[in-house]
Amino acid sequence: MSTSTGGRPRDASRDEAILDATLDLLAQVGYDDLTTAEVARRAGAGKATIYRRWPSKADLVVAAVGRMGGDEPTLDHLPDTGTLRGDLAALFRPQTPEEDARSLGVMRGLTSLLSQSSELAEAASAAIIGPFVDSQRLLMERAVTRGEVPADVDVATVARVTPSMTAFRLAVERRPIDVDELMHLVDVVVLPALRVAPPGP
Amino acid sequence: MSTSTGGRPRDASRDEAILDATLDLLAQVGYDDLTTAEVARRAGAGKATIYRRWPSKADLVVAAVGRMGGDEPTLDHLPDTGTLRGDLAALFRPQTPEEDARSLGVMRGLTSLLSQSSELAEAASAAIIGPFVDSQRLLMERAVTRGEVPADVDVATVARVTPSMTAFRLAVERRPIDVDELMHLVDVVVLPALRVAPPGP
Amino acid sequence: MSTSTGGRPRDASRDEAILDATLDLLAQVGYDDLTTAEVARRAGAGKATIYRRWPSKADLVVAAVGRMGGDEPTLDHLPDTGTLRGDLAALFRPQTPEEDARSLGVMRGLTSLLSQSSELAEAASAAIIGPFVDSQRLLMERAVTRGEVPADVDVATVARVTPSMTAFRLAVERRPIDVDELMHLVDVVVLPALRVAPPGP
Amino acid sequence: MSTSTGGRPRDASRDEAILDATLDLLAQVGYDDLTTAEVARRAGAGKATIYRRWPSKADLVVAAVGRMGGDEPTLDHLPDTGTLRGDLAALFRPQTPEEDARSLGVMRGLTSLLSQSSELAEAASAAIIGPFVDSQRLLMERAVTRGEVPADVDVATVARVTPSMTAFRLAVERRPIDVDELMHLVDVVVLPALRVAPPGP
DNA sequence: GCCTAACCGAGACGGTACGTCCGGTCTTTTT
DNA sequence: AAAAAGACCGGACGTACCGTCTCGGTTAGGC
Repeated sequence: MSTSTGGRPRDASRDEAILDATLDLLAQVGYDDLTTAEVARRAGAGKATIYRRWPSKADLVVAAVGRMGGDEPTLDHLPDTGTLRGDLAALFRPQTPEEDARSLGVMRGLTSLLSQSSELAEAASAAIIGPFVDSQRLLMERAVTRGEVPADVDVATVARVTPSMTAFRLAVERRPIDVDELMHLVDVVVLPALRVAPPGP
Repeated sequence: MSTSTGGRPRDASRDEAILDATLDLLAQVGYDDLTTAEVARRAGAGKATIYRRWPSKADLVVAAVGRMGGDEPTLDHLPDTGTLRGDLAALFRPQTPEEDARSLGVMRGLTSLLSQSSELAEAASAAIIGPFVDSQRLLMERAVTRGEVPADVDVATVARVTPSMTAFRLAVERRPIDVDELMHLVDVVVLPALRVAPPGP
Repeated sequence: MSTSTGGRPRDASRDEAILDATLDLLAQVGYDDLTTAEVARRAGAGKATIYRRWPSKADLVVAAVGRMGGDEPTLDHLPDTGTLRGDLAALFRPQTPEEDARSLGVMRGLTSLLSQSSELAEAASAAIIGPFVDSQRLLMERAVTRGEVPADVDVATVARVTPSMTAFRLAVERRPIDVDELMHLVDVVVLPALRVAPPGP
Repeated sequence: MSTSTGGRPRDASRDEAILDATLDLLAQVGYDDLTTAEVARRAGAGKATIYRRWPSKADLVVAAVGRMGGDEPTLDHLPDTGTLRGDLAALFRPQTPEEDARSLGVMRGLTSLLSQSSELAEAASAAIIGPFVDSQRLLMERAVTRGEVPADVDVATVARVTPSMTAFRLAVERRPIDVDELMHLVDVVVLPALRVAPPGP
């Protein structure tokens, strides 16, 4: 009934080692200069082991990036400062430096991968941008509950504004975006769109 | 003034043929699968002729894409409907279908070019996104002059919202964006950020 | 006496199946295109079962070929026609056609095995050529006993002439050699070297 | 009328460099351990340049070996000592040591190549063994002219005896053969087959 | 009659060479 | 001197195969 019984089972630890090596290398040299041979070397794996699992370099990188996504964000793990602006500022504050550096590097390295196919691109962007959008949406919905934001605002759309512009800046214009710029965007675009009065000067 | 004295002058018609072939191929197969050899074949040119004019494949594609951009936009060539919302709606209306199809294909094909270097990426995005941003900024500044928008709004920042999200959708998520979605964005984000009351339902 | 105490004993029938599969495959595709995986598949065996018995592909093939050799030749099993020439002619007459076809295929397939190492090459050639040389030497020594050949001739050297040329033709030039050619060699080289008068025309 | 006019012509000097590197490497490491990448490195060539000329590693090596053949041997370039035995002894004396070492190394390295196809094997053996056979045949025919050898002997067949056994020893048994052994073969097999009395002890 | 150790088929694993492809340069002949 | 044509170097890709290792399961013997 089962597809196959015998044979040595796949070693799940190889997946991990290979995807980790892929992410590290991607962040360091970018997609084009990432070679499967070097991934194999760093993972202590053979090229065949990689190609047995993923049919191409592009699929490998997508899988590696997809694993980055982490858990679904929940309000319990998000900042709670009392005001939406404060919450967003806390969200934008960089995490541990090394974690942040890798995210940025991966994002930068990812760019040229996106040209390969719609599916891959969608998967990749969902894994990276998705949680960022979701976090903002949760914070904004809580602000609605709190009465800080009117209930008739299309929160889902507004929650996409800063993630999109961040991704665009990083992936397309390739200039990093800092917290001050993000907060400027919040004050000039996001809060007005949500009918929240920005703070006085 | 010129350094060269004799010899056969460059044939300017080759530029056109080469750049046209580059754009067509880019829209068809994307940046990675675009080969200089195929560009040369389609243009009836030699590879050396290409590399004499542009130092690399990336520069060639940037030049081809840059040529698409057209002229610096001015108010004279932009719609004037009396309201900012009407102006933007007219701006978003697609051009001739074939022109539009090529734009989309090129945009999609462009993605992986952006990974090559910051300079090229900036040049490319400027050539494509720049005129779109400038057009919106001009329309918004006219709305300020008209008194439709308060003078203290950061128009330059707001003018980047829809172009960024369009580019992000196209280049990263690879889903085309239609006029209705753009107008929804205008109503939900852009106009509120500009303190313009959106139209009633 | 034996070192091991318990455990399941080796299944001797696996040797046979594996070596048979090896010979068949060798004759069909040659040494280079023979893969241990395919041998295992045909023998219904696992690769580990093969490598538990022979340390390498080369050893496997040598063992398979060595098994072909059959028993040490003795005068009892060799033809006795009364003259050396008649004895050699009988020796050269092909065996059953299918047996002969496999011998030829194996011989052809063996060639590149010989490049692996001196030891293996020597073992392989001994297993194949050895009995052929020994048979001729026995026949020639009997001819000496019979007084047909002078006692001072270096029979051991002369016995190597046709086997060497046969092997050379087959393995190096890769043209099969037929009985007529062999007998021509006997008449022109072997018998004169043994001071035996060749037959009249 | 011609197949093609334009384009950069093949650089004949690359053939030479590649084939030389191939021969050197073949003599040093043998056919199996010869890699096209290393040939390219030593020749200062790209792999594509090699594969543009020869469709596979086997063809490359055959071409390299074929070039070794050198010129058709003539009596003018062969030793003349007055007796056939002396001529053969002079022929067997090694050439310049380095030339000889390479010949031997190539011969050894060639073995496993011969399994690839009949054509290649024939070409290779002809290039290497052919001149050796021809030289002996010429010397033997001169001995016939001189009256040293009867005219009714099949010289062409006898001329193949020592080359075949040399090649067999080298390629199959992989033991080098020295001049003393060759002369023993001459005394025991070749001269008797030619009805020439061997020298007294 | 059960325990144990070595066997068995299946196939994943690390490593390494093959032959293909492409970017950017160089070399011909022709214009 | 610029053009078309295409050969050139370098190096990554994805495939194949060797010899090893790891599964689950079977098959003798020793207790």
